[in-house]
Amino acid sequence: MSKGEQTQERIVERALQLATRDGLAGLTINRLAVELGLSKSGLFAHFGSKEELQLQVLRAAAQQFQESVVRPALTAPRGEPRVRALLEHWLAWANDSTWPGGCIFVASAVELDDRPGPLREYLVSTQEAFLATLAKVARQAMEVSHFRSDLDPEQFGFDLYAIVLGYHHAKRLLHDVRAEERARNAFDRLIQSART
Amino acid sequence: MSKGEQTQERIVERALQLATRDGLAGLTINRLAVELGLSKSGLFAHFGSKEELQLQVLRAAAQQFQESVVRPALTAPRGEPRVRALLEHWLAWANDSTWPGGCIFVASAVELDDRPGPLREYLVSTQEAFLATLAKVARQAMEVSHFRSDLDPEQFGFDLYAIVLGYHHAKRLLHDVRAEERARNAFDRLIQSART
DNA sequence: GACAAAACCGAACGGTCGTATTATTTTCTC
DNA sequence: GAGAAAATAATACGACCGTTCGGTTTTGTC
Repeated sequence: MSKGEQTQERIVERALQLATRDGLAGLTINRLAVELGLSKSGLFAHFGSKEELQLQVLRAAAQQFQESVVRPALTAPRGEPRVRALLEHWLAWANDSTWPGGCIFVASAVELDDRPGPLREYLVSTQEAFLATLAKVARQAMEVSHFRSDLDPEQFGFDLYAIVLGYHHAKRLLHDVRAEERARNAFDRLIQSART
Repeated sequence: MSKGEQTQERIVERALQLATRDGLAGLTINRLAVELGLSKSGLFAHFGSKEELQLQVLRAAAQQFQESVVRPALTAPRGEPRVRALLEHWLAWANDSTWPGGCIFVASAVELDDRPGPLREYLVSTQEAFLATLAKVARQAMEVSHFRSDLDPEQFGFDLYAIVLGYHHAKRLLHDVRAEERARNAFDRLIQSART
């Protein structure tokens, strides 16, 4: 890996952390450069535009989410255990101290939902793909008869996603110490209603 | 009402609309002034600081939420009908075309969750108060035996809030045309599990 | 209708933003 | 290790930011 690629990776990694706190729009090239001991123009040259930097931040986040949440969960046996593993890794991701400002996707979702453009398009594609994964995992649980055969797997994906959004809200905004407990209760109720 | 108060109200109203799209931080005094046909300094003089303007925006939003969602819902009979009315008005609020960028509270929650200060404090207080209202309405439903006596009303509030967050996400980011259907399904499942 | 108070405006300040240009240093290749 | 290529830096630009200040217009009161 060349020097430039190394630097670029360092920049994106730090930018990702900052973006969880300040949002993608809240990122500023100067602050980022100062934090990393680079010059503003030197950092800028790596991307050519702020939007390209933001896009790479989203890409890096998607990749890390895949590796931290989706892939480990897929090592659990199909069916309910895999669904449960998904929740566990997902909650851990939302709680990961690497992200001082919480989940970048939650932050970006609100930030980008009214701003057409490549950033929004990319974010939407990742979220749709993840929702498809959720539905797929639910469908597998139906196939192994952990879940009832008339379950709507897409609805299950919506329900699960909503729980994590609720968790994020209770934990990060309200600092509710029982947020995780609430999320787990909601999850148990969801699983209960999905069982055969 | 004096001229100044009238103007101030006009400003806050418009600012509230803009803030749903661009966030509280995305508000700019100049853009706001141009839209309203005022001078930047003339508008500024009404508030003395940008933060005070933002605070008044949140205050206005809380008041309107109370009048559009909470108060009408309280006219429904206690118990399940009132819970259902709450959802209806809440969904309508999240969908209200007055807010081009969706619910201001969802937007502010993500924006402020890492920024200590009076804005965050005020938002948290409104959300806690609303969650308390949700729990109270659930408790009433227990008292009239619509809901089981061992229900956890705070958990019910969490669950309901999560559903609306999921709805907001599906609708605004993903443009899922079935978002409302998903939210209603989730709500029905919640009610089902809460019944006696 | 005078006169104080309130409302509003124009201009300017110091800062920060993203970006472009030009130059310098570092890295890589033969 | 020379020389091309890549990486980084210095500087500057125009735009916009929140805020201040001094002056002008409008409003409300006796």
